[in-house]
Amino acid sequence: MSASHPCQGASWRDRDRQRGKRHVKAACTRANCASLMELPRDLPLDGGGTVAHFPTSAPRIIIHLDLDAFYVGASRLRDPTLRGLPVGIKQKHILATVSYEARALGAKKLGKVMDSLRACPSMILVDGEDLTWFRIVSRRVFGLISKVCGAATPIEKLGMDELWLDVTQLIDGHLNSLPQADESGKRWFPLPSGSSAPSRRAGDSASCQGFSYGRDAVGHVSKFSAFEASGAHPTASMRFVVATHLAKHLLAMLDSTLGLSASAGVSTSKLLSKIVGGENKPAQQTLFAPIGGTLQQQAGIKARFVEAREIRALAGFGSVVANRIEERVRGLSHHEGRSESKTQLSQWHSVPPHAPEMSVEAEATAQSSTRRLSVAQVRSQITLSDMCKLFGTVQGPRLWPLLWGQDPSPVVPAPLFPATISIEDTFSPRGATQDAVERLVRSLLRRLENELRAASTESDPNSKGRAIPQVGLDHLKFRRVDRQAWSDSDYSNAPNPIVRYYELIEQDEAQDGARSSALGPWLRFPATLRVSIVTPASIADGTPVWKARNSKSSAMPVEIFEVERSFESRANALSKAVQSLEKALNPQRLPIRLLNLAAADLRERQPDRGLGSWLASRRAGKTPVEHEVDMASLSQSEASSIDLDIFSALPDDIQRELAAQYGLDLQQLQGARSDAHYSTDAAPSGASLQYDDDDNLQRDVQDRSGSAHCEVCQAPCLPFLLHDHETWQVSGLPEELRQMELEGLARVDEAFHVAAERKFSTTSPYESPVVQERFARTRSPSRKPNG
DNA sequence: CATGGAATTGGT
DNA sequence: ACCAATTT
Repeated sequence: MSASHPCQGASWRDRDRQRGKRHVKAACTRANCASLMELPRDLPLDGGGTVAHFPTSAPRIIIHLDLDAFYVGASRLRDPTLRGLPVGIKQKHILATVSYEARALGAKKLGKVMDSLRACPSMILVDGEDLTWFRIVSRRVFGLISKVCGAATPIEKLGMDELWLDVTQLIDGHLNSLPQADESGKRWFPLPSGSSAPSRRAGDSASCQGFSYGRDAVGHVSKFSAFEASGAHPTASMRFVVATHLAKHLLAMLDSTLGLSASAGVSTSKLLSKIVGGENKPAQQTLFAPIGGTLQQQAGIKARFVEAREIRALAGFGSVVANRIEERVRGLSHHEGRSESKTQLSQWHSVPPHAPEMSVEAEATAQSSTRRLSVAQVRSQITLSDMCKLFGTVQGPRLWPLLWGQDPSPVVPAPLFPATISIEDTFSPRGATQDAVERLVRSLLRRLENELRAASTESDPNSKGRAIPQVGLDHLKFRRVDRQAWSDSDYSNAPNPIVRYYELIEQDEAQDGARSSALGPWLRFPATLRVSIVTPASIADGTPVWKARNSKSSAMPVEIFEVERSFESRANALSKAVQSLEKALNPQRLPIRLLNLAAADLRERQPDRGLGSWLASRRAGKTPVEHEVDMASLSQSEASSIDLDIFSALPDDIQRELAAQYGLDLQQLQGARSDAHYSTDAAPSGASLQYDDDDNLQRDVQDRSGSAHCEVCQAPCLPFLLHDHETWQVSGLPEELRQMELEGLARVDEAFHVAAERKFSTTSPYESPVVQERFARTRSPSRKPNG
């Protein structure tokens, strides 16, 4: 906020006035600069340069990895029968992601379940609301990559399925070691520690981990790349050639070792590598090497690389930033008197699901010509000081260089543990029941154990990689359950898909023994417990608001760390703490629409107990748990080829099913399996999947599968839409809301109706007349939403 | 446009 | 400590 900030300096104010006149022209090489590129005079450059004093003045080498349709790939790992089929990962009533097979048939990522089903009735829906398995697989991916590249290579994670690597040191270190080419002109790139190539025999250790490469880049090369054209220094080129081979090696490792498909981008920054990696998917890689000529020339190449894309293509430009910019630009060109509010926006759903896919470029062009702005358009109208006005003096200067393809941000190594671990759920207008709270408490505790306690299995003594804790996740077991979305007779015209669930087999009371032996000591101790809730409105102030998120925190009860106690008793301790916070948060007992439980402030040592309980434990002869934890890297079983491991962990009938499907010889596979397990710990990695033989359970599942009834209004409802129905439907208001209504809080009511109407327009074919009638009856008469 | 779970960041 | 805003 100081006056000395760059965006408030005189030079920027000048630019603001005489836009376009004070630019410097980047010098232009014959090969890569068709048009003159104008750059802002003071554009901060993100590094790079010639290799005159390699490697210090050389640009960074950044690889971006992106798992293809990650939830699908992970689901196929746990259930190989999904391979080759159209699959949609369902969260509530949308598809978080869809397999490429389903995309080919018209299913849309982030589309509504019903829309994609119409296009692709054969699609198998997989429940994706429980993220446990995806977290496990994500952790394996990270572990594998960091093992291959060594602990010295910074790796930053973005969500569960993307990561960046700064391989500058890795590659320059290799090139500086003067590797010798063999007779065929190939060189060997030795990887720092043992990579995860399956080592079947004892003794073949680090010596042969690596890959060989020739003098040409592999994979796609972006058409924007100046890699070939601009007379880059040979060594500068070779750095990126090697990087493409490394990226290829990483993709191959993910495929062969984990069975996952991924795509990669190679460039000089996080921004550029992520964008270019998206140019060719799935299972492909693309290079963009803006490395020829001077720094200014390189800046010109980068600027041209991004200029035709829509601004949302830039990592960091999300919906809020993009909208605010577009609004500002529209305001600047004020020849249109049209009010820009979003009245007629909702009719864009008319895109047919079978529309042929446009190329990335074509799509960007088409949209920029209609309603989305291109980077170039924004650049020509928005200055740095504009960005500071719009986004503040922190975000503004950070975002602005991205518009020129400049991104100096470093690859920040992912911490071993996240800063917080939280879970949340949403509830119907009745609010969370006590039972639901208890369940949420238990799933938080379970997650804390899974992710913050060590696995009790031995670590791989040979591993020298980054210390990735082997947490206690791999013993989890799932049971596959198929449900018809509804019974055919009810809606004979609608598609009737299978919804496939993988239920975590409860490891509670009955199996406490098994569980505690599978889990080791705590690796981190969350010292803080935070409870956040959203209630419909606060009554205290005069202007009630629909949404109010509040939170309170307290010390995490230390009882939860006492592993010798039963799960239930620890859960009860946690539950008590949650309830007292909840009580303080919500003294009026308003219905809780959203409940979030978070564990924060993760410490390496167990927090001190309160004096009372400390004395109690002294009396009981116990000492607080303290461990020198051997931070294990990935175990052998984790690193070795897991296809067989996973296969053998499957129940017999699934094995048979798979064998039949792929025409495999079951006997031979099982033989091979015993061979493969000659070596080390026999514990198979990966979760195992079990069919439940219990007929009662199956029948119970069937009973619930056909139809469901709204908890609030009792109307029949499609099971997988039940949540939304209960969340948004407007009949049968719970007492609390009805009371507010009577007290004249009409605006709360109205907000409720507006939201509800939006929802209903999308699901109306399946509403019962009863619901619609009640909907009409309870609608606020004063100010009806237009329609 | 919204969807939904989870994390981080920045501001008070 | 709290909480709103933002991204993905």
